Amino acid sequence: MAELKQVEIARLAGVSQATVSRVLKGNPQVNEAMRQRVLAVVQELGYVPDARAQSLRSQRTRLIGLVVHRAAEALAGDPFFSALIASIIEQAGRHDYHLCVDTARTARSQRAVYEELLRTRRVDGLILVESETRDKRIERLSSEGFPFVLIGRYDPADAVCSVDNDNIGAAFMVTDYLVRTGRRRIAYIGGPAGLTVTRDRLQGYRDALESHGIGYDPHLVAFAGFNERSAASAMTDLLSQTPQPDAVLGMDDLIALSAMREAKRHGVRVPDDIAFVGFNDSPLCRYVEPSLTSVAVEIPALARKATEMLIALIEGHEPNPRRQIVPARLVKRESA
Amino acid sequence: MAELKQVEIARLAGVSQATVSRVLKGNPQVNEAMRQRVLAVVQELGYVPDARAQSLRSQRTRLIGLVVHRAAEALAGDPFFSALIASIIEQAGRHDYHLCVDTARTARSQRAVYEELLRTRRVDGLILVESETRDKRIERLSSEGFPFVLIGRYDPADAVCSVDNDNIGAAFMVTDYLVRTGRRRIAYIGGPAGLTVTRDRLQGYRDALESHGIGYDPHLVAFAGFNERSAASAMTDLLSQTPQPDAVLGMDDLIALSAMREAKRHGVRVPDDIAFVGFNDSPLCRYVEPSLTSVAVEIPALARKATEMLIALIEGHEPNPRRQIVPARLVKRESA
DNA sequence: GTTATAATAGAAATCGTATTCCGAGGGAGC
DNA sequence: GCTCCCTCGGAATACGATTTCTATTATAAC
Repeated sequence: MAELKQVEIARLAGVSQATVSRVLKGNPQVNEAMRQRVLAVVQELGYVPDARAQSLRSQRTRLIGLVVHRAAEALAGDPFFSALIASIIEQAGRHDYHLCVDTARTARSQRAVYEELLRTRRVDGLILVESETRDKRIERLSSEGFPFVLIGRYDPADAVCSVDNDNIGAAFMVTDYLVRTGRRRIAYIGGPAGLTVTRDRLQGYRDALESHGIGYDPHLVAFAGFNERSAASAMTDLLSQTPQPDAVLGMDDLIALSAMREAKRHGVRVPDDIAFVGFNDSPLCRYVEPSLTSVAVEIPALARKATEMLIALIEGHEPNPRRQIVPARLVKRESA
Repeated sequence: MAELKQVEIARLAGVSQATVSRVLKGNPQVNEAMRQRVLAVVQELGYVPDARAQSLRSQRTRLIGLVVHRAAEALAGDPFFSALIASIIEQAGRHDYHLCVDTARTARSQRAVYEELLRTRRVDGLILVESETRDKRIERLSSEGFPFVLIGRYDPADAVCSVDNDNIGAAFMVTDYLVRTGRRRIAYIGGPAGLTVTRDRLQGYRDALESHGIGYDPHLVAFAGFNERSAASAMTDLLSQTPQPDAVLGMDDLIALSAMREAKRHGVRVPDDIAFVGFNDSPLCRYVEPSLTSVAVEIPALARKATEMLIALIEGHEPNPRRQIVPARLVKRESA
């Protein structure tokens, strides 16, 4: 057990170390009898090559990086990331890649984390999430030629490899649904205003209103941070308006739920007085009362495509197409 | 940018590569003037050492492994793991370690994953969760002398390094609380029966009943898998008993919530007819109605201690003590 | 002035695997 | 029987940083 490297295997099998390596890498330039002999010894001793040495030699760590821009507390409540992480892991595993997750809350630590992962070559590529309109990370990574895939959107569309939900389309669909079910004063509570996803869903919302000839009222739009209080206080503000909104579209389930809970505290009946809709169709939606109507984003599909694309990039194949859209669907429940 | 290795830095600074390395590693055996000269070049070019080469040379990857025994779907709904993962990442980052997360659902894939992480030396150590009574992983890792820390419990207590909530104590406390608030037929719905945590909480529950002279009724105890349905159907069974239970202690929030929802479907009033209590105090608890009373487990503290302990082990310091207990506290809400 | 001692920097070996380059050997073709 | 070609396996090297060993110089002590 002590010494278990290729050269030991080679010694025991009576061949050179190079041959052991060739056998293990499936190099065809090796005689069948010899291959068997080597494999027998490998099996017997349960030898597995050292990943650290492989990394140095091949210049590949077989590690994919994912950086989440949240503090631990904020991550805990958000089912989106757990699902995303798990799906990426599963998919990466199929190609013998592993996932390295990091968190970075502040802008400074973000820079540091990306810098480190990139420069130290600790990971072979990155999956980016929560993109902003002018995203420094993206410009940086692009100019360095580092392999990465964005889950989200970036202009121009073909500048980077990306996978995205159809955010504009989904927000359009759900807003359209609200209008068709009789709602007229529909509010939108987004996440942080800089995020592309906040803007895209706002866009779909506006487009849908326009398509029905409903004027866009900026007083019905608010932005919340990733904490419960800000969505709740946005809801309080909305309730103080006259007339009150009759529907609220939250940028994600947590925002919608916080808003809905706040509304109920104010004695609002859901969905009679106000309808609520969220995004992500998290398990949460089914536990609350009334259960929350939500736009189901296909997180596993998103993760799968992003991972596939990234691995292709890492291994030198140009992905085609460079941008993929995953459709979303509305899951109707009691709240709208 | 093309060539950015120590030897380049050395050339530009007019020193040997060894000196560059010494400067970067903070080796005191180097003249101040030379140190400055090297640092200037390093700064100027933004050189950072290659983690792959460091890994091979130092036999350390500075990577910690965590394997979650869940499928993606099951992970998504469970706030425990997101919180745990995020907290481990934060703590590891303070020591310049990163986290590599893997999932493995089946026993076979579990074996394969651990085998791979261990044998390939891809990670320097492991954090284990969801331990079972006779856990093969633990025996294996122990006998190989591989650094690992268990979040959970294993007999005998000093056999392995571990961090744990006071599960027995917490279950005792909450059961005691239920009895004191007038409940007499208290049910317990555990997770998978093989898990230590399922058993420990059951133990605390039994101890508390006994301390009040209440007989232990096996019909009031059920075990659920990590999916909503099994907890719900366990609840249905409990409701068919006469007399019905007047309180339910769920082994985690998801189990408690699924059971509570099922009970409400059957027209049970909560907490008047039946009280519900969960474990983990996840964000979920505050969104449901009635809000769920839950035992708050200090996940960040758990993660912090486990990570500290593991890094100590990796770096050759024997942690003392080898077992740490993190207290839990009851968060009272509407459901009990 | 000479030797002992410390301080410092360079040369070289090392970590474990992948791969390039060569030489040896065998078979085919004439 | 000879040449040519092809196959196969071994030796050597590269990957990029760390560390041991060694050589040089400066300094101190006498």
